[in-house]
Amino acid sequence: MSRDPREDARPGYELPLRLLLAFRTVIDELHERIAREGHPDLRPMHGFVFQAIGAQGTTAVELGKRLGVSKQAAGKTVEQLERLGYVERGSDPADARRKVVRLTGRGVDCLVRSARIFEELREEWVAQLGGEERLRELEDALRTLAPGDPFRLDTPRWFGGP
Amino acid sequence: MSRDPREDARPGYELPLRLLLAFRTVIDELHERIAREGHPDLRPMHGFVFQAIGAQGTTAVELGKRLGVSKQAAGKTVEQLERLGYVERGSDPADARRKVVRLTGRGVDCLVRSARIFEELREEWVAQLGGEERLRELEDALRTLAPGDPFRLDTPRWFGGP
DNA sequence: TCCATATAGTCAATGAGGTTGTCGATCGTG
DNA sequence: CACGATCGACAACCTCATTGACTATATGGA
Repeated sequence: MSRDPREDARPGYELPLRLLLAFRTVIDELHERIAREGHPDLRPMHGFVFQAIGAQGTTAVELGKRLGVSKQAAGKTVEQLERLGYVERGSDPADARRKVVRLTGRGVDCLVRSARIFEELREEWVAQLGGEERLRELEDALRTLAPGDPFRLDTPRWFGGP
Repeated sequence: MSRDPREDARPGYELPLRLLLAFRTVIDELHERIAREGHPDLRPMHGFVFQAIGAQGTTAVELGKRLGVSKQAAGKTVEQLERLGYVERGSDPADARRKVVRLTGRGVDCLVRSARIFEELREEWVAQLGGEERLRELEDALRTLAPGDPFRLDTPRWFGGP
């Protein structure tokens, strides 16, 4: 028989692996649901790109800075999302060099659905953990361990590495 | 003035972003330390590969299955790690088709150091959270949200996507 | 025993996604 | 007005994955 789990020594790698597994589980669940709602070709990365574009649109250079990639890479990503119908490019009357990238109706629909699904998922986490208070404690603990702004949009580049 | 934080509505996307940020913070810290101890060319992905190879060694096909990539991709990764001196390939006397991949002394050294650094980091998390009990609660909450085996080794492929 | 089939590893071609370098067009400031 | 900075685009290249084809070896059933 094993001892009381509260007495077990827990390996140091458990927490980071659990963090990643929980993140993967959440994101997979999000994309499963959003695929069922009419957006089947979205990748985990695209959510970050949509957030980086924002409601008012942006340019390739600015998008590259937010995502932590070169302007050329950002331009290619925009091109791909344009082919998928999620963004469109227009010219800026105030500056003929700039080409503003904006979300299309389909892109906005995707953002709206993502936000709603995240709220639904949050309610499910509250139920699983046994109360809103538990989820807040979890969030507080994570804030303590990693206090920065959670909106780091340079994540896609981070894992693969150069 | 903002209200008491415990009364604020928290958006549903906060938890997943915090999970990812905490994971990144931990892994970045691990690699910063292990780089200082003589392993500067390791990428976040390589830790997963070492774990997938294991102490007894494995083959390219088996490694590919564990990592969730093709055998060709696994073979190329092995080739790269062989160039860096972390693994070596030998033949299997019982099966002339198989070429067994094993960790070198340098590879084992890397695993040992990783394990020690993870233990050091865990002590620091305990101190930051204000007690072993808090960290156990955090781990328990994460187990509740994502109950599976945390040793999912197919992560490198997960984010980038096909 | 011998042959069919399955498996291990390698080579080649391709694609996605990133990089740097370069260039012309345009803006802003001195 | 001219010069430097900025934006977007094109090209060449790198890394890391993919699939397909091929050889060598193992294995199991007629």
